[in-house]
Amino acid sequence: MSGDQLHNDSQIEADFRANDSHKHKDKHKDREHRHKEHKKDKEKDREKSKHSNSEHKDSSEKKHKDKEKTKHKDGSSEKHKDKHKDKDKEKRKEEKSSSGDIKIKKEKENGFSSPPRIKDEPDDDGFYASPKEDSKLLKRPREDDDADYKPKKIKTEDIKKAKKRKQEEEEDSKAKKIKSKDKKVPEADKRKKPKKEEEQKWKWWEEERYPEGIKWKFLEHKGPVFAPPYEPLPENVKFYYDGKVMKLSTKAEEVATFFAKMLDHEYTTKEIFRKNFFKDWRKEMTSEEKSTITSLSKCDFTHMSQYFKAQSEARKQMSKEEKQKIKEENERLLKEYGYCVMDNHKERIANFKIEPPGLFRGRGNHPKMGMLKRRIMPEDIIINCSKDSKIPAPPPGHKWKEVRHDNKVTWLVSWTENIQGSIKYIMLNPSSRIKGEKDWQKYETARRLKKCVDKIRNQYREDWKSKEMKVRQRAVALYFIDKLALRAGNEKEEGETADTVGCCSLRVEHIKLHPELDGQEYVVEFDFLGKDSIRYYNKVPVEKRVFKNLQLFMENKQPEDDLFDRLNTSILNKHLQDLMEGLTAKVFRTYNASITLQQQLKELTNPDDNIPAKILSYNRANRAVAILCNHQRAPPKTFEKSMMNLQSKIDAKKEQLADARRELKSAKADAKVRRDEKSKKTVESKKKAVQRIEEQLMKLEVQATDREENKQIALGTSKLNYLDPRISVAWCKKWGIPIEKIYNKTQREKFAWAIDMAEEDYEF
DNA sequence: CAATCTACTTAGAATGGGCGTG
DNA sequence: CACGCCCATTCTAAGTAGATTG
Repeated sequence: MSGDQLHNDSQIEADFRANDSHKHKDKHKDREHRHKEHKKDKEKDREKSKHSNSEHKDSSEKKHKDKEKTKHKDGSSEKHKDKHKDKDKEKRKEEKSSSGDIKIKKEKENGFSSPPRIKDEPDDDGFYASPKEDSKLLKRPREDDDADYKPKKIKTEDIKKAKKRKQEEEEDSKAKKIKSKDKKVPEADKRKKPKKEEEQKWKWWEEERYPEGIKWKFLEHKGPVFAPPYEPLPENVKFYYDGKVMKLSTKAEEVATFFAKMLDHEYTTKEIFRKNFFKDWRKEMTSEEKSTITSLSKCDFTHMSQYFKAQSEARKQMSKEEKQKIKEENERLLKEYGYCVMDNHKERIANFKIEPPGLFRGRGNHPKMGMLKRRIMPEDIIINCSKDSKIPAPPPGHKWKEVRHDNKVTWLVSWTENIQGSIKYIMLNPSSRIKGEKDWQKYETARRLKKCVDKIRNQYREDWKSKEMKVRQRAVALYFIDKLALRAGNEKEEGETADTVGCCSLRVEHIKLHPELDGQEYVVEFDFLGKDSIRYYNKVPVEKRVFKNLQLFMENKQPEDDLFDRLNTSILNKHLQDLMEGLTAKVFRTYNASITLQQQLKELTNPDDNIPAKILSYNRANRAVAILCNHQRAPPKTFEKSMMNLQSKIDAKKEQLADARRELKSAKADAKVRRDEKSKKTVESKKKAVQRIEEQLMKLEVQATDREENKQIALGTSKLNYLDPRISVAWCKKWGIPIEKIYNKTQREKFAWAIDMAEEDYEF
């Protein structure tokens, strides 16, 4: 069998190469002997320090901390405030000119800090509360309600006006104080588990923002949940080496199970994966095991694999009660560890579970795939929380690596991962204030770009003519980022990650120039692997100057040389910062995505369409963005089949329609002859039936179209990260589409701010 | 200025649970 | 009333960007 496996290896490799990434595959070989000799030593050093980390880390971390402290003392927060004010003024000016509306300024009452008191956020019940909670209807009463204990400045006027004002505020980076409106009486003290009461959701977007840099005032949480300990296999599950049963030590067995669990995954056939796995596995073996097990291909994990399959099968077959029990246990865990208290509010944590040990699964052609991701212990964990909070207790017999109190960051827990040596964090859910504010801000930055994008475009057109090479390269790169929504393209450490690129890191080999192609002039053909090793392939006609510049940049270069050799993301972003405050390369992606959605919605929505057809239009607009951003997915494994199923449903429906029409016809004929009430009624009901079936058919057909068009395109990423949700909300309001048709529960939670504040006339 | 470190957003795949259906 | 399918959720890798260091 070992021979077979090897054979398969090479075959699969070869297929892979032929299929999608052609030349990319060989890149590593080529690149290794690329003018990087000098780099190598450094890399080695880096490697060393990375792996011997802890002492180094400790000292540097301390330094870091000390610095923070002094910074804090020397009144840098004051500085922040001032800066903030300035920004504020500017913004207000901008707004005035753009929207002639009267501004009603709300003074802040008492700064941003409310007394230390927990308003309970809706937990379980609240979280799953019906969507009507989001609706505007509740709005006014809430505002009124809180009047008695929370000062607010809005006079009760018509809701619409209030809304308008809110929109202005939102643009104002410093929102004025409107206090949230809880129906109930405030609780006087901090409490772990606030009573559940009939509750409104906290509208953080109506509150004052913290000065830049400060992320919270109070933070308390229970720490992370660790991966369950390893449970050794039952005696009867065997591992075979070279055809003979072999009992493995617990540690070696655990790592072996990681591999066994992935046995039918393509990964385990890849040479790099196998090599890395075997190397790391051997580190976990006893010396006898090490001397016996010398070749991975002689290892037989199939019995183990079968065992795990049987286990997961058994899990599916479990009785309702057992499943219920597991569910309840999960809920308990979520309730206890899934929330924290940040500044008087209970907020959901995104990933409170520590990543369990396993084999590293990199994307694409990752040089580290198959390496062992080690088990994270409390001793690896840094806890971040308030000084005056109840500090989470480490598991019995353990201690934390460190507990710190840094309110300039948003994370609750961090640890250093052993594959890349990077830091992982536990942070809050997207529905939290801290994430939501940032998200909102992101779209506001993109909207500011909208105001000056013409100027910037003219500027880079000018720069194509610059005497300075650096400026020309910058201008061409920016043109690509703007026109094609490319990512910035930071440099990456060679050999540490898959070989992927973005705009600034494009190499000569990634583009082809065609002075003429298919009747178009000056066509650039892009072909490279981007983030997550997703292929970007596109043929784009460009302006002549761009084309000439590209020719110039490529002169006397090897295929593996950088296209923009005088440019990197840092240079580019510095330039962008000069053009507009807060502008970076990624803002263009956000801007172009959102503006495209808005345009497409305008273009594609047909007022006469029914709801499903309008939603198809929405999805098409969304799709245009996903295509722009190159958000792809592997066509679902069951795609063809599910398409066939749908088609047969459509056929059946068509037949049903034909039948119904026949029946209607005969009923009509019948009615003509008989001329009585009863037969007339029959005609009516048959008519209705036909109509109903027509509608159903139409719905199915729309669904089929949508699905077909979506085969390889992922809409989720753009919807979640690039499209200003207020555009979608406004569209829904304008056309009377229930928001639930566009956003699921999670998305509605994430975009609660937008759902609450956007009116149908919202303009991105 | 380059290398390194840190914090945060963005990303597709895997998983799991609920729901419609035959 | 099991079954398969589909979508939401979970998971964690892979980016961006800015700060820090040397």
